Amino acid sequence: MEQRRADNIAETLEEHIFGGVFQDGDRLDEVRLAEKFGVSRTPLREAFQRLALSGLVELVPRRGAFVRQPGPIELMEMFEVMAELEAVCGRLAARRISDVAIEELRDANARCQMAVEAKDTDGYYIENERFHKTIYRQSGNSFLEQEAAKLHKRLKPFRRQQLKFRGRMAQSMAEHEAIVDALARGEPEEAANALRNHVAVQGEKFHNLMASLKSQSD
Amino acid sequence: MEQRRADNIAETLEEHIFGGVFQDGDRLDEVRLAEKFGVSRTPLREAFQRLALSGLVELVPRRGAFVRQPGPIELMEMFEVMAELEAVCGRLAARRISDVAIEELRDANARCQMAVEAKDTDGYYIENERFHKTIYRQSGNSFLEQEAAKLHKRLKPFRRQQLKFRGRMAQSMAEHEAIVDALARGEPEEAANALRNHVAVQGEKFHNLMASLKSQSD
DNA sequence: CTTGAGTTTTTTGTATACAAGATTGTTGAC
DNA sequence: GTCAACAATCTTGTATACAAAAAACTCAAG
Repeated sequence: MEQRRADNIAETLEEHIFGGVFQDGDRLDEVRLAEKFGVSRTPLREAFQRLALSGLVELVPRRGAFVRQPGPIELMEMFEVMAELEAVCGRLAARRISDVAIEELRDANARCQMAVEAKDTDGYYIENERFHKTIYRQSGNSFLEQEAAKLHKRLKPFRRQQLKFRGRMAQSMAEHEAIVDALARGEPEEAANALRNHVAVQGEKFHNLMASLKSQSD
Repeated sequence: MEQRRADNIAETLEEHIFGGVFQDGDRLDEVRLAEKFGVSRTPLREAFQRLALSGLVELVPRRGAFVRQPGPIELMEMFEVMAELEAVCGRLAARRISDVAIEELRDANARCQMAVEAKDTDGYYIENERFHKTIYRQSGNSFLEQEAAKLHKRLKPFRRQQLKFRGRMAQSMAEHEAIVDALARGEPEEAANALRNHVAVQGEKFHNLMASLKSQSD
């Protein structure tokens, strides 16, 4: 593998964990990975420390680093928190959002709609992300914005799966319209509820997915 | 200074940053701290990585580690998020809380009241923390519980200052009673609003404190 | 007195060395 | 055949060494 600076190692490992290259419980072998990255153990160990704090890796003293993929329960919990965080962003944004941001949201929605019609899942995904990140920003609270973005990123691999549900993209679009409306009319509670339900439904869809996968293996 | 294992170094540095030993912008000198702790640079650098992710330290490549104390604006934002997180905990807890937990909250409040009457600030502080942590837990979402506890810990040094405001402890007690009532009656929105205002007022008090400190220096 | 090129000194980033704990494998007793 | 104790091996945690980048300093020119 190509040579990398230590700054990027944590990021690359993160991608590998998200991407499913490493399974839950896998031990991250320092020397093997060091060889793979073409560096020594030192920068790898520094990367482990970072990954440990964001919960992707568990550092067991004298035993090593183990990847910690969230289980079904933890994932449901994370989706619930995501829904609530987005609701908070929406409530604050309804009071603080700028006119140009409203336009940005409408633009993102229009491009989303186009992606739906073209059955362009990737395009939909990108515009959907822009839509949500705009709302985070318009909460007017950059700490909240960062926290929301952090959790959004962490849930990314799992959110993607549930987009495949039949009709989900169209339904999601309708929800987006309702959210923009509430924000444009400056209705905090309405925007909050619309966003909470919009994200919560993702958690439910995910739950269904998990259940169906489980019943297949029975 | 006494010898320490690397596991504790990050924690100790964190305490020093919270405790105000290091000021905002201070550079954390690797060799000096290594001497102080009686270890080599390696475990210190690993500790820096951890502190960087929790936002206490900024790691500038090829320049070193600098402590990042949140400024007034960032602190206000953090208090706002804390208020909203507690509100979420309250709303969920109103539906999920157990009878024994209600009793725990009442107990903590009673001990809080005793501390107020005895003008025991430390005692008040401890019971107040127990009160809030119980609500986090009763949200029934352990991911949320952890996130709330993390932010609570981060705001600890700043929350403490505003307890000194005259009459704040008594007012806070009354708010606690209202919160328990709403939870006991199973009223989600009422519990959420009571908690949001309870925490938000801390942010406002903090704002007042900052303003008064600033005017003194004029 | 200020400025700027060149040089010295620090300081960071990474590799390597080494010690101590954990794991695995082997042998012998029952 | 199973289990336990011991030995060999591997892995982590930490110290040290060294290279490269940044900062500080020197000194001369304007």
